[in-house]
Amino acid sequence: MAATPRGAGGRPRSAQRAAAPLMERRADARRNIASILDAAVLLLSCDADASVADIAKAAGVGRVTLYGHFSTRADLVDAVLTRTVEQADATLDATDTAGDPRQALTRLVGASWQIVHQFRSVLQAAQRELPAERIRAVHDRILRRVQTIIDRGRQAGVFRDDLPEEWLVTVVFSLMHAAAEDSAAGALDTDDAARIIAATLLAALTAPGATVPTVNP
Amino acid sequence: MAATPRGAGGRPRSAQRAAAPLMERRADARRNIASILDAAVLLLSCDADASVADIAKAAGVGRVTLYGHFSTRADLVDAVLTRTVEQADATLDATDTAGDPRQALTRLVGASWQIVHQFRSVLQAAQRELPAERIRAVHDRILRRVQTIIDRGRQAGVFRDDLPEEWLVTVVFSLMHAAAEDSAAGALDTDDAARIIAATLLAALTAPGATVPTVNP
DNA sequence: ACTAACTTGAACATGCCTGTTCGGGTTAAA
DNA sequence: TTTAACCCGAACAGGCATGTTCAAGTTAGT
Repeated sequence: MAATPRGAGGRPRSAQRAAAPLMERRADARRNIASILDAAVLLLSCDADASVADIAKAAGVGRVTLYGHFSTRADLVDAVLTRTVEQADATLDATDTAGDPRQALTRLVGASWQIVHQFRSVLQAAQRELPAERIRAVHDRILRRVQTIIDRGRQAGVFRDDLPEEWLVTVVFSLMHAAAEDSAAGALDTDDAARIIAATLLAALTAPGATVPTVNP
Repeated sequence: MAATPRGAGGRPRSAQRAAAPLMERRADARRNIASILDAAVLLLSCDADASVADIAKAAGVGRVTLYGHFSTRADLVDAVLTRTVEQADATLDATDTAGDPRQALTRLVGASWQIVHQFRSVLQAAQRELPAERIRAVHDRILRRVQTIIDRGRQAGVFRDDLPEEWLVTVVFSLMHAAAEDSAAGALDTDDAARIIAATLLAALTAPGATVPTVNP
């Protein structure tokens, strides 16, 4: 279902699509998809259960058209999530994760913070409407990134080895999201958040008996 | 509205209630309220958006009766939240929070863990259906408990002083909830969770330059 | 026995959201 | 100009949840 978008009239189209010149025939479609996704991100960022009708209206597009591209609400949310995560992943690709694991983590937090903070509510919507396993799968690459750094830190002896690695990863994500909530509620200075998160995480990841490092901006 | 429960027939009753013997006239009502609350906790613990109808059925009570006591769904959720928090508060009252702040925190985490773990989903439901300010108000006493310990720790020089206190409190709650989620998802050993949370928190609350303490069971 | 307090299932009114269908546009390639 | 591919608003169908109302019990005090 998700893979067979159809026009409002209900004509089939995937088969004929093979011809080369047709690929450019209607670039509008892709433009529409883009605006829908944009609008969806925008609305879902404010209200995790904005209706499909609202999203269509905000996208300046008919509800029917929307359903033409995303045959179900879950499809739409999934697409939004995927795009968001992909963007995030691209941003994170530009972040240097080599060198001292502590500094690498600090840099990663700095880069991630903006994203998490911005798309907090989208993630929330996805979490509520998509199967948990799907969320996991989409997050996999980002998750692995954190895991790698933690791993390196453990082997280098600068991160603690006495707790399950999975848990440490959870701690990283959990604090980011908590900060995002607090920031949205006005209880935490948004501009200072990255520093605060990093400082907390570095301490949390330090092994008992070791000395907590200071953060460098 | 919330303060004027009425029978299904719609007869007024609050005024006549003043007479002494009438207080015991119908203890069923209170028994019913109790079963409703019990059932609500039970269902909401599994599914944060169980319907009122489901809850009534699980309580072995007519839907109308339920609406007689809680005139709206929000009312019910609020009552459930209040009762849960009150129970939690009572449990926490029995916990010794004197002495070394680090040990006090460890004990508090141990006592809280069971509660958070058990009522995770209830909290989630409340968070979604009640105004944020109300949640704050209800949580106030528990929150203050944590805050007090952190405060004492800071003054004693064993907890960090370089981050906002509000944030440190957030960290405590955030890690508890994250652990509850992980535990529910099977990614974290429930019996070991309290220790892991405490170990993480102690490290996170340690000041840069200081040495991370080891946990004692 | 009488009655007030309380309970009940059935049924109704509303409202909101999802997903579909219809009939009629628009645009650009052929 | 024809036509395929796409777009639109309006309107319908169905579901599910919240509250309300009704007419008929039940139970415990008096």
